[in-house]
Amino acid sequence: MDDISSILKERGLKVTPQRLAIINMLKNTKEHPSAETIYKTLSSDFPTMSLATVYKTLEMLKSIGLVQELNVGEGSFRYDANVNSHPHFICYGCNRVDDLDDSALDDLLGEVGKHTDYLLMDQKLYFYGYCPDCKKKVTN
Amino acid sequence: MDDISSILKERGLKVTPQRLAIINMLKNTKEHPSAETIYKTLSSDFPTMSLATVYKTLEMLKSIGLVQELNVGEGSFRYDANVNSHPHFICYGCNRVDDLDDSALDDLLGEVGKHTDYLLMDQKLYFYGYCPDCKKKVTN
DNA sequence: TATTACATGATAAATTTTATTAATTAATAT
DNA sequence: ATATTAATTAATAAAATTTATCATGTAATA
Repeated sequence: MDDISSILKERGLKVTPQRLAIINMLKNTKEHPSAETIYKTLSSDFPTMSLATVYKTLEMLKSIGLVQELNVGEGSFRYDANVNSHPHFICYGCNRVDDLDDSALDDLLGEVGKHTDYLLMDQKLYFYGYCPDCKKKVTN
Repeated sequence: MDDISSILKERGLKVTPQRLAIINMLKNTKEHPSAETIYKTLSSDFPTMSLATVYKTLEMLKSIGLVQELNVGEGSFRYDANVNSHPHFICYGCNRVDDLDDSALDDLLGEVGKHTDYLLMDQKLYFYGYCPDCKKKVTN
């Protein structure tokens, strides 16, 4: 029994192939796919799976803290199995969404919290521009 | 002739009462309203105005850099006539969206840019938690 | 004031997400 | 293994937000 199965069972949630497929896909990609992308990708293995199941599973995974939802300014949400608060980069050229690791941003919440009267609990940081590949095309 | 009228005219865009009302509303509020909120608020002065006009005007204002679009994780966008890159705060309690002024975040783009191979051009920073009002209720 | 091109308003359509419900399936006990 | 039951799925409809269409209206210019 793997990790995800036990987490679901602990909470009285059923372990279904659809659920495992969705969370495993998210864990094995760095592409931050949308519900639609997840649906299309898994439809080869699960040809009868409904898009509603994808949404319901994502909602469930979100509520138990196994995935986070990203909003990069498109018409739809993207999903990330890395639930740590880490910055994302969105490329104007190819629209890819990458993780952006920069330790300078690690304790931003604490730093900002010192100067404000708000109770800060979470942060979402999005950076926009051109990825290394697209940068070449732009600067040429 | 005010500032906005001249900007529109310079670009060959017509100056209409609807357009002025929308941009003026955005300039005079700190509430970061959605298209729907703008529509409802202005419908007392412009009872025949269409929601499509609001969307089209916002799209136009965005394209000429007079407003920026915010994505705080709701189902709809919010709009801000302050186009400087400044962080926003979203309250889990009352869902209000405030500006969060913190000079520590001013040159984040430059700082992060030093450590990466991406060409960074813009940033959107969202902080979540409880506003001073809601904080009282939560901590009691 | 007339002309013309652009903007508006009304509506339909598209897109994304959520709700509904009967049928199916995982988990548990037998 | 099998039956039971409660949750999940799949299909579909519905809701919500945004975009497109097009006839009418209006701002800008002559």
